[in-house]
Amino acid sequence: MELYQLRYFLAVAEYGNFTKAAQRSFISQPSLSQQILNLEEEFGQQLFHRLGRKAVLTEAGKILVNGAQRILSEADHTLAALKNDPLLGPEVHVGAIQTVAPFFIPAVLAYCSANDVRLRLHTHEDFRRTLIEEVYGGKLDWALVSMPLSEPRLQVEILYSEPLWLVVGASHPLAKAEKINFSVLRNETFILLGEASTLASQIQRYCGEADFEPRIDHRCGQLATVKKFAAMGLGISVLPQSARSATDPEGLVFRKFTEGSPSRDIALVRHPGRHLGQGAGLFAQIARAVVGPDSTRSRPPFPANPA
Amino acid sequence: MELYQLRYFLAVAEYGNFTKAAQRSFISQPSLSQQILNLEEEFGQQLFHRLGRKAVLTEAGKILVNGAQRILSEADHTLAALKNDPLLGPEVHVGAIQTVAPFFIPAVLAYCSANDVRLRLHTHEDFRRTLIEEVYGGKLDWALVSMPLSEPRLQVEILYSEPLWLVVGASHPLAKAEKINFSVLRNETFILLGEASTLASQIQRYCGEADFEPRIDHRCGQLATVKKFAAMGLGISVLPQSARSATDPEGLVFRKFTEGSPSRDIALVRHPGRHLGQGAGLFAQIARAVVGPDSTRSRPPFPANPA
DNA sequence: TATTATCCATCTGTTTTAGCTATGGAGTTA
DNA sequence: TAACTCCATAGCTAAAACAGATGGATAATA
Repeated sequence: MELYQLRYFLAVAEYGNFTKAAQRSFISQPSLSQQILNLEEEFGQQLFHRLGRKAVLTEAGKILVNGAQRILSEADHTLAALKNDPLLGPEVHVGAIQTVAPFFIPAVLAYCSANDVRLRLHTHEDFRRTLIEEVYGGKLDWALVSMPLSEPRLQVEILYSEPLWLVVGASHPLAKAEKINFSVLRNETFILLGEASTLASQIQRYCGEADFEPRIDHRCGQLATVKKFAAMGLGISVLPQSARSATDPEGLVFRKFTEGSPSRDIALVRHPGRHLGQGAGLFAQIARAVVGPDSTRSRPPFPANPA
Repeated sequence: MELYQLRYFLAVAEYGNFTKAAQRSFISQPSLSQQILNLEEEFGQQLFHRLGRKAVLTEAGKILVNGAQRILSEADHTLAALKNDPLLGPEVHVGAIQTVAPFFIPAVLAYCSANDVRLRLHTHEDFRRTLIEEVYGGKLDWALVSMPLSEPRLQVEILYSEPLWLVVGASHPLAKAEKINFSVLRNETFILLGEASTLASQIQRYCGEADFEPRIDHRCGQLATVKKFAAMGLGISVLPQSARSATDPEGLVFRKFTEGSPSRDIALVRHPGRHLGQGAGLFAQIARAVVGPDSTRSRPPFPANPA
């Protein structure tokens, strides 16, 4: 039983006549007869009474009419869904690390609503390693992660570069220091994200370049906790400029580095084997647009203070 | 899009692997690949992300999974219905003339319940001409009509022959007459069924053979009216012996003809082009059994007095 | 009744296509 | 680097869908 056979069958059932049904099906009458006979042989049931003048459905034929209509109806719906659904809601699955997701994703959504772009955006905030695995596993169209990234099998496009700032409580001496570089952080207590955090690793790398091992007293699971601890004076941290928010706790101070200007690159990553669908392509375009027309892409791409 | 392609597609979706899906589908891997590519070309949509390790559904692929499952599910249900339904309820459409239906059909149903035969019997009581048209039109498996019948294109099997009896009211002279033949009816008033009735025509034929034209004062639409009128003494009638019933009106007398023994043959008629399904075959067997093991089939086949 | 028209099945040849084997490229693992 | 896995491509075979011609049976018409 195949769909084309069911279409032929319904044509005969409709016209009660093999010859006319064949014409309407754009095949010859013998071909249509043969397919009906094939169906009858497969079912072990005669489907039509061949009376002289017309073909009349048998009981089995009546059953098959209902079934065939339902089957073909489902097929039509499915076909329509395949044609229309991607147009109605181009979907994209995007993963982003904790220090990027809360700032970049809202900017993308704002761009969409401002420019009347319809995009069903699914996001997944997680550690870089998990996101990369999901890119390999086919669960994500894009991952927004920090560089450097040594995954030669993946396509990597650096979206922008953002400066890292010192974050301390207002009462901390460094809140008003003139000179800020990594060397002055040598004896400070660090508040960092978890060990899987790429930002934390990067900060430790900067410390290493400044020839010291940071003393890490606090490992936090989320940015808000880092900020709160810093505001309370439990230690210092280093965060991207874009992490600054109007909802930050009272007494939290962001200070630009006066030397060294540490920064990090954020890249858009995809698997080359993954089909670049409409939604995925759209997201990439919007991401580049949100980053700004500035082709150097060397400054914070979205409003540092969204409020 | 064809059903076999959808089966292949679902296999790939299930295993995430073209090679294994091909094995489970009992075809070679290139054949399966080709069919998936055909589907993708037809839809204008990629269905799988071909990542190195595994094949992962695209958004379009996910839509098709749902659709394909529904389509194939409908196909399975339809197939099951075609296999099971005819077994659960073998159906048959039978037409019978007015003088046969009220006696023969109950006998068939009684036989079914007595012998635990499951048969979905649809009956249609109507004039012979209408029944024959419906046999040609494919609406009936069988028609139970009286002979003679000149329809060379139909298959005719004489089921039984039943005597015709004189029917009069108890107060009528003929209720006690010694000699009863058609000649003594010459001056009687006849109560007959409508002009389309074959029994009425047959009675007129018998009258003609006895060399007189019957005086027909009453044309009735149904047997009960004929009996009632006869019981009231409005005239005489001639009915098959099997028409005798326990519920007949008071004072109705059935008299056997002492000469000539008029009778009529009842035949089972079918269209040779009509498929003889399980139900239709069953009905014919039962009809023959009800008529009785008596191969001569020359006597009333079912209880003359069902009560 | 004879004739013509209609309708479906069968026969035969053609074309399409599903399917197979062999192969190669890309990616993955050892 | 080498062995291995996975999918796509190429060339071929075989099955089957399809078309045209024909015939038998039935139905409409003269």
